Amino acid sequence: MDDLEKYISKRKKRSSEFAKDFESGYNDFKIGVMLKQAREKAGITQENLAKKLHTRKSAISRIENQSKDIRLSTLEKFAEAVGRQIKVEII
Amino acid sequence: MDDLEKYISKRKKRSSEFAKDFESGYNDFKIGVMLKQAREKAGITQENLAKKLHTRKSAISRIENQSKDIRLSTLEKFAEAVGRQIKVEII
DNA sequence: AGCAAGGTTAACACAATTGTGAACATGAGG
DNA sequence: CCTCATGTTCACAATTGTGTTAACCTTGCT
Repeated sequence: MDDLEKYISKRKKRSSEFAKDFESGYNDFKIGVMLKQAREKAGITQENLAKKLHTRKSAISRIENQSKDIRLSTLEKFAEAVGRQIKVEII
Repeated sequence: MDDLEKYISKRKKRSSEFAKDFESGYNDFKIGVMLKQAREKAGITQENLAKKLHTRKSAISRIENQSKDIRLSTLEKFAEAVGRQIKVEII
């Protein structure tokens, strides 16, 4: 939450699908993509997010890239740290 | 998926909020309530559900009552076994 | 070239969920 | 009363997510 403004503008320049939305039914390993996009949209680095969550950037990268399953609590903490919220439905 | 018909009718007689819906943002330990209601609405016993998921009825009861956290994969398997589907959004 | 920031991956330890079996409680029905 | 079906809770084993550290890669900047 420090030098995020310039980070957003930098990202916007070369990220074509930056305004994408994430409202969809996802499962398993696609969750990581949602979370990564949410983090990038918030303009937060993995390291800053890791500090907010009292963990390390490697854990963030693992969740975003190679995590096939995740706990609901982790999902919620991650979302909250990037200024979002999790919504779970049984449809 | 055997003697469920009579079970449904039995349930309907004394369950007042049987037609309740579950579309809401829930977190942590409220998930168990959603899952329990979804199972009862499907007219499936914990034991039958356990067989579908290759586990035991004690595990089902634990999830529905005293689970404060749960894996996304467990959530999805549970929902699918009661004929529903999980939808996760980042709002 | 060197350096720093951001990100990825691997290995290990730890903590938490989940599997499993047993015991117990309750209500329906014979 | 007894039995069966359903559900709850406990304890322990097993599986798996997460924390942590370290090494490596790329890109941008001086």
